[in-house]
Amino acid sequence: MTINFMSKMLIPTRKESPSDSDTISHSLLIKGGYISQLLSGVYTYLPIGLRIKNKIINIIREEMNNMGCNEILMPALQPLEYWEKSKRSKAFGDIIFSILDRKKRKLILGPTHEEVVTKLFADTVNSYKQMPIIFYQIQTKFRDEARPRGGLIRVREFTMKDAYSFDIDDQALEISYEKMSTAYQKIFSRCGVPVVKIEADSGAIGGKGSQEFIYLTTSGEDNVILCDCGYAANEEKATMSIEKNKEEVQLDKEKINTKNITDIDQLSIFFKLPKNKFLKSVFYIAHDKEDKLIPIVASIRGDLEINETKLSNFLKVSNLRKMNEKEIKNYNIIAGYAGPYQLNKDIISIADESLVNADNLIGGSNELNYHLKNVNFIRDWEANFTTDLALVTSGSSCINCNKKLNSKKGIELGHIFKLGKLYSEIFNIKITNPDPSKSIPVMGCYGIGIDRILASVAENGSSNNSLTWPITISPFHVHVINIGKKEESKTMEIENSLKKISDLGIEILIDDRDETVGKKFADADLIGIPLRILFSKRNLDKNKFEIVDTTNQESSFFDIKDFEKIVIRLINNLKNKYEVEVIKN
RNA sequence: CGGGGCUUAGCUCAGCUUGGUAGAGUGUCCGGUUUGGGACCGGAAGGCCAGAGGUUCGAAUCCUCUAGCCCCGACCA
Repeated sequence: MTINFMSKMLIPTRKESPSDSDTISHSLLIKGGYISQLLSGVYTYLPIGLRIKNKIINIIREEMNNMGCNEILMPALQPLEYWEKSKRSKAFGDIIFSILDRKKRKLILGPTHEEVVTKLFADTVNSYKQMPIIFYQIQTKFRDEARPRGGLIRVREFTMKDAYSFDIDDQALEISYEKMSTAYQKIFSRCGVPVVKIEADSGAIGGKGSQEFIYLTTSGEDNVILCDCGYAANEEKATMSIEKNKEEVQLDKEKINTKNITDIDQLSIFFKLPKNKFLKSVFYIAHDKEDKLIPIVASIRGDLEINETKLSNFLKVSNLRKMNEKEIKNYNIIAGYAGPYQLNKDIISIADESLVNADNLIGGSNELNYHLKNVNFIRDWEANFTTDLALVTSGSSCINCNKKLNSKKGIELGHIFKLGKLYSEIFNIKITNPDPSKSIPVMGCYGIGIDRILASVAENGSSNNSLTWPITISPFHVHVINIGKKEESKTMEIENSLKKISDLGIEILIDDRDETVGKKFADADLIGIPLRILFSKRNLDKNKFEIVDTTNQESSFFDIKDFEKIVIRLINNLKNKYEVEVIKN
C-alpha cells in the first residue's frame, strides 16, 4: 500500500460554499474537493470522491458475489427497437438520451437494462437446471432528468448496481427477492447509511410488487409515510384508514346559490360544514398507449386529495395531467361548479372509496353559481369505477393500527421489484422443464444508486464545515498531520512506523504541506477521515502521539512505541461498528 | 414542461437604479515572519463583465433575443 501525500494529491478544498448548492451534501462534496460539476446533473469524481465511490462499489460487489450472483457488464448503448418492443420508449419518454449512429440507426444511452438482460438470458440460458440465476452489473446509467438537483442526489449520468433474477416460478422468485433484500440491508449497514424499507410504487419499470430503501433526510425528494407500528410506504403507494361519514337519512336534492364560492375551503365556511361533507371533482387528461387523449373526472370526499399516481396506475396510463382551461371549455365543464354527473359521456368517471355511504354531500351543479345540496352516490349518480384514490398525508390514520401517520422526506437508495413475466413474455423467452413442457421464467430486478449512497452518507455525518465518513468507505483509514516544524530526529522513526502499518493494508493520508495548522485542521474536517493522527513537538518530546476519533471527537495520547498496535486496534474498533449489522423492519 | 432567480477575476460577491472601458474579500505566484484551528507583513499576476444583436458620441450598466446554471412545481426505477 502506498502512503499518500496531500502535497501530491488533487484535493481542491474551498472555504466558501458554492453559490448553486442548496443541500448540505452538495455543498460539502464541492467544498471538500470530492466532485466537480461539468453540466447540470453531470459530475467529475476527484481523487477522494472516487476512492469513496470505489469502496462503496467493492462492498456491493462482495455482497452480490456472496449471494452467488453473476457479475456482467452490459453496454450503455442499446438499440431503440428493444424499447419499442417493450413499449417503454413512451413510458420513459424524454428521459431517454437518444442518438443516431453513422448509419442513422436509432440508439439510446441505457437508463436501465431490463430489455437487454432479457435478451441476454434468451441467448444464453435455456434449461431449468441453470436456474435460479441472478445477473448484476455496476454500470453507468443515463437519464435526461427534467430537473437534476441537490448535487449527486438527482443526476443525469450515474453509477448504478442493477441486478436481475430469473426464476422458474413465483415461489422461487420470492426466495431470490428476499435474499436480495437481505443483501441490501447488509450493504447499507456496511456503508454506514441508515435506511428504512418501504412499500413502493413500481412506476415505469412495471411489475407486481416493489420496495424501496430510503435514507430519511429533509434534502430528499421522495415523500415517505411512516407509522410507529412499522407501517412504511412511499406516498405514491400509501393507503390509510378513512373514517366513514355517519350514515344519514338521504334528503332531497336542493340547489343553492353560491356565487363566487368555488373551492372547498370557501364552501366549508359558507355552509358552516366540515370539508368531509363536500364532493370534490378533479378533471384530468390521460394519454393511453396509442397516445389517444382520454378525459377523466376523479371525485373524492372534500377533506381528501387525489393521489395522481394511484389514479394513473388504475387507468394503466403513463401520462396523466390536469385538464387545461381550453379542454375544460371544450367538454363544457364549469370550473368551480362541476360535479361528476351529467357530464359529457366521453368523460370517464372514477370515484374514491370515501364516497361510498357518504350521504348528503354538497357538490357542483354543473351550472354557474350553484351547488347542489344532498347529493348521494348511487341514488343520484354513479361512477364508471370506484377505487382507492386518496392521497395519504401527515396526520392521516394508519391502515394497520389507526394511529396518526407521519410524512417524511427521503432519498431513494435502492429499489427492488418483482417483475413477474412481464419482460419474459414480451421477449418470448422459455426454458425447458424436467418434463417435455416449457415455462416462462419469472423475473425480479434490483437497483442501488451508488452516487446517492455517497451523497446520503455525506448528509448523514455532516455539519456545516465537516464530514465524517464511516471507516468502511472513508477515502483513507488515517489522516496524519504534522504540527509545527518537523523534529528531524523523530521523523525517521515516525516514517518507519507509518510504512509498517501501510504494509499491513492501512491507507494513510499525510498532510505534508507547508500550511498553518488551522488550514490543515480545516481541510481534515472536510476530508472526513475518521481517525486523525497528530504529531507535534510538545508530544514528541514526551515520546507520545495523539490520535483523534472524529466520530466522537475523543482524543487520546499514546507512546510512540505502541503506534502500530494502537492504530490497528482503533481501526478495527471502528470497522466493527459497520460490519454486518442487519437492520430489521 | 410551467413559475421564479442568477450569470462581472479560480471561488464568494460589489458595481447596474442615475451609461464615461472594472472593484473587494478569498485563492494563486514570489519574498519574509509564523506554526495546536482557515495567522501576519511586503510584492505580483489574473476579467471579450455568458453570447449575439440593438439604442447611444460612448454600454458591465438601457432594450431584444439566445444559451447556461440554480430553486419551486409538474414529471420520474
